[in-house]
Amino acid sequence: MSEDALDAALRLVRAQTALVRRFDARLGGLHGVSLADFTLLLRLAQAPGARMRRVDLAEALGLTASGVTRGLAPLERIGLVTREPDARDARVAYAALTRTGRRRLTEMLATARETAAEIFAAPDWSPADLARLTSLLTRLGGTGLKGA
Amino acid sequence: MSEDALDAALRLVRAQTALVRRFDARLGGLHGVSLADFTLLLRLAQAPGARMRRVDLAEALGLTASGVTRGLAPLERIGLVTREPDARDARVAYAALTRTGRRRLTEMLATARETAAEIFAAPDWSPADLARLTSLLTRLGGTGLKGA
DNA sequence: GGCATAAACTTGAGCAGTCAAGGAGTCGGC
DNA sequence: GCCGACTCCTTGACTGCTCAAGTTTATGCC
Repeated sequence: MSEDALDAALRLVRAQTALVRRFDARLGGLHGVSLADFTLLLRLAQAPGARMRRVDLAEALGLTASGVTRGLAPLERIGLVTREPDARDARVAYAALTRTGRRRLTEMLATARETAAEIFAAPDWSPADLARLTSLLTRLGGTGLKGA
Repeated sequence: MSEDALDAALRLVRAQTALVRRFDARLGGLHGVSLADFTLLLRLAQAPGARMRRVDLAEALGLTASGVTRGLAPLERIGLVTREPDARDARVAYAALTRTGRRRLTEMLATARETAAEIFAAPDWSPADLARLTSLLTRLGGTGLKGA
């Protein structure tokens, strides 16, 4: 029944806000970044050479190009990311992780993993539950950190 | 492994933004409201007497009190919701669905259900999948439209 | 070469939410 | 009956995104 589908969708939305709040609190408190900042850095780190075109970053994060510009700005200011031009195409400005960016990210990653582990902690969550959730979410078009 | 937990969390966040965009487009196009507006109205409709204290509404929606104030304002302006004082306690201002609000909501509800049905359509999604997803999300603290 | 079209990015305006502070009202202790 | 502490709600300042418009550069066609 479509009522159930709507219920699922609404629950998903609700679950997300709770989850984001939790990550933001942890990451903000310990490292001074938001979850959005963290995911951005993480994507960058996963790219070959730890650099990406802003357009591709937007696509990967599910943001608009302008969202990326705005999100990157403060990270550039605090030196976690730099802007690199493309030799071939003067239109593109790569965003690249700096050495400090990389270092800081590994610290954040530890925090993020802890937080995630707390959220999905036993006994409520078994590894099988987690796998099922991931697989269901993947069908929804979400691209996680392990690829499509 | 905590990497899997983080992956699940990130996928959930990503899935939500896609989902919200889809609902916003449909609801906005047909009824001029956002998904946030719609959920607000829906909660109201489910409350006894189709009215709630703003504080409780905030709690139910996972927002702050000020978020509710701001979200309610435009809905009051367009006459879907009214503000009602409490006879006993002058601090509380109920938000109540108007007659038009109720009528408009049933139209929106149809659209929302359709949209949800499309998102969770067969053959990708079986009713069992949907039930599993809902049950997993519920553990995450999300309160759906069918109660805790 | 020169021009139209398109791509990558930035910028201004606006919207939806947050937090922190404050106004107004209630309630328990005395 | 009054004071202090608490609750409900709103407001101002800010953040993080969106969309629409504009700039700059590349590319294909002739």
